[in-house]
Amino acid sequence: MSSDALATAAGVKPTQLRKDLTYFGQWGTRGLGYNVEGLSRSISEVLGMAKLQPVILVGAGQLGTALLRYNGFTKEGFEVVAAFDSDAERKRPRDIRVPVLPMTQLGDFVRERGVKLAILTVPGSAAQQAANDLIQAGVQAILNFAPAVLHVPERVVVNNVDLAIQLENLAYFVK
Amino acid sequence: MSSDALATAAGVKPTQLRKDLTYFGQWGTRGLGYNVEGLSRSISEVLGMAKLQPVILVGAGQLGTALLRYNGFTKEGFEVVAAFDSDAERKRPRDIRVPVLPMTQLGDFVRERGVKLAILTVPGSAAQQAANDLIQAGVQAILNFAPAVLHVPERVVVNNVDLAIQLENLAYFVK
DNA sequence: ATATGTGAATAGGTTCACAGCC
DNA sequence: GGCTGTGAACCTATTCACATAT
Repeated sequence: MSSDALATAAGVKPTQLRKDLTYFGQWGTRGLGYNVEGLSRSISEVLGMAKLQPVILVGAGQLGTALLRYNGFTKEGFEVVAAFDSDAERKRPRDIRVPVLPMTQLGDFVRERGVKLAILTVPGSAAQQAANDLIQAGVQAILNFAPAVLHVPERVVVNNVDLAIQLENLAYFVK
Repeated sequence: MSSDALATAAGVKPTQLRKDLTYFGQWGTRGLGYNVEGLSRSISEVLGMAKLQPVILVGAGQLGTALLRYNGFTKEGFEVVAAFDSDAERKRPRDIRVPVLPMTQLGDFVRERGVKLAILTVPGSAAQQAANDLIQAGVQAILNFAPAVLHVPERVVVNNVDLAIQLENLAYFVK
């Protein structure tokens, strides 16, 4: 398949796609294009997704439980292995399979299972403290849904997903 | 308050904050800093958030209903006024106040209420069709949670929030 | 003939350094 | 003296143009 076809599918320009791919190697054949199967496998490896990544979720409130139900992650090589909440006993929908544990168990769990990724869905006011706990335990990357700026050491990576900001961004463009 | 203090709170550098603000005007006082209240109001106006924006949600599945419960939007000047689903009658948690209507009513609703913003939480396979319906009805901006590349006319703005991609992004950085 | 890989050109965004105002 | 506003310098990312490989 040509970079042109792949780019159309991905919603980018062909040159962009080629340039990006070459940062990690040469996976195409000149005059022919890319072998989709091989390319797909190579990308998975580069992205560190070859093996199933265990993920924990902190903050099993509205948004948190919604994400626990959502299984779009599994398909992409992630498995939410446990959730943590300051009120682990609160009644929650029974169709949630992931165990909800008290925050006190977070440290041991992360260390024992070697968890490196965490999803943070606590209220903004609790976010920094929760992040500290996660980092202390050894988590290396946080997907933060809380509306708060997290201050973390250099080695820890944070990705912010603020839904309100996303809407504000759009609101600016509508007339 | 100084740009330095504001920048620390926002997690950016002071010069960045000042440069960004001046794209829309001069809101500070040299030697003094910014008036927080006035600045806040000005930004709201520039972003088009001065008045409550009605928003609709399309796709009341797991993620969709979770977002309906989430009220982080209201606080930022948005109100989800209705949800639409191909199966509007399906049983849903009763604590959801927003009416869930059938897709057939989407066009009329959008036109009557003058809705400009939509949140799209349908499965990837249904996303393009749903987007077409929205645009047809007059929606100008879409916050897309579906894992799909939407093809839309120039005048329509799309913001993609792909949770799996966010995690992949982080996975690349953990070792 | 066709499509990749890539140096060069261009565009876009961030940081610096300091003039201007309080 | 203190802090904003901003042109210039710098850095990063995208696009172009074409040499290179099948």
